[in-house]
Amino acid sequence: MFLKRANFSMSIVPFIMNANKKKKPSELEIFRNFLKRHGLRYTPERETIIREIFSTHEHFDVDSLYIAMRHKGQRVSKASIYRLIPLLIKANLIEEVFFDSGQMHYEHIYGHEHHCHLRCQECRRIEEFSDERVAEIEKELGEKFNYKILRHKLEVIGICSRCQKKALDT
Amino acid sequence: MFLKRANFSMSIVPFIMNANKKKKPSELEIFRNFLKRHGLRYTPERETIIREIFSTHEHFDVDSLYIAMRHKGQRVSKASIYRLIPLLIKANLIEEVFFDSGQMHYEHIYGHEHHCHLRCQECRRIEEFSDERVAEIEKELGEKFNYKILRHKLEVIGICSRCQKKALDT
DNA sequence: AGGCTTATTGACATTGAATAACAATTTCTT
DNA sequence: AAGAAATTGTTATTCAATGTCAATAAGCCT
Repeated sequence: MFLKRANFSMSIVPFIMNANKKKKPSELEIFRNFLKRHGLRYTPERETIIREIFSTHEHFDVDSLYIAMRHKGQRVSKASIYRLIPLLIKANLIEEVFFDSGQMHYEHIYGHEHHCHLRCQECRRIEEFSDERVAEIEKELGEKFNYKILRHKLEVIGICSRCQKKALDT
Repeated sequence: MFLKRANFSMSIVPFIMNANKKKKPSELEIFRNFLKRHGLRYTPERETIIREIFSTHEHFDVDSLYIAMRHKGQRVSKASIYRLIPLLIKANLIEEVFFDSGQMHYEHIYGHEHHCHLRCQECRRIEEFSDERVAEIEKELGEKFNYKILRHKLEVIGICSRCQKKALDT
């Protein structure tokens, strides 16, 4: 019984779903579209930066992104990165995640489930998590205060197990 | 029955509670104590700044606090404010609440239930709320990732009803 | 109370992220 | 292919936040 159902869902259902869904467009396609809608231009510099950002699913800040690109021999000016970021945010491809050590940190969100961050105050390690309760809270807040909710940021700050142990040693 | 209970809880219980509880110390008392424990000094400048911060239950940033104090004829240098803030944070009297428009914003937390913020992206209006589900999430996270949880920040961002209406007019 | 140690202050200088200005270049439309 | 306008990198600028330092003052000790 269970096997049959599992079998069914693993073979027929995806087929049906695919029949109704278009292929998911890439970040670059999304962004080209965004640029066109806003009368902006697609340039090699922008493409290079976007490819770098989306080559991993890591948090980044402008400076480390710039350094990483230089190490790979890809030369774009920092100004171009700074100028691109607000566009990527407007296009819903990245978002600010937190401000730490004097600079804003971002991550890409397109194609990833929204998640929140648990951060270690000592070593700055980051764990990602998601919890459907936050979405509930969001929804209730929107109704209560008459807001159109756009997004949320939940940061939980603590001390990771390693740093707790370290603290004991000293 | 219900009336009697209500009556009881409104007369005897607070009396008992008061008998076991000391008067809640003021922010200044807390801070003096903190300074003493750390071999630091209590100065008129620090007192002035703290009085200003705790005179209202408002969010603040260094610049507007400085301006407000100057308008009242209280002259302390900005440097002293910047130097005081980390101490107030360590003493658990204030905390960072969000980074916006290029500067960090703080609020005082001593004597206030922890709460989170719903912010309007357009007019920067802020609503405060609290929800016990966040505490639950926190607790579960600590257990799951083996973190000692210190605090959390939940920011919900949206468009308030006024700004939604404004958007329709244009 | 007075003296001594050392934290604190304010003024000024510095850092560093983020933004602005601008001339040269490139994209994209017609 | 040409022209309008956006984009680029360079350079300069802004501004929050921090560091430096000499003068001052808090707080401890006798």
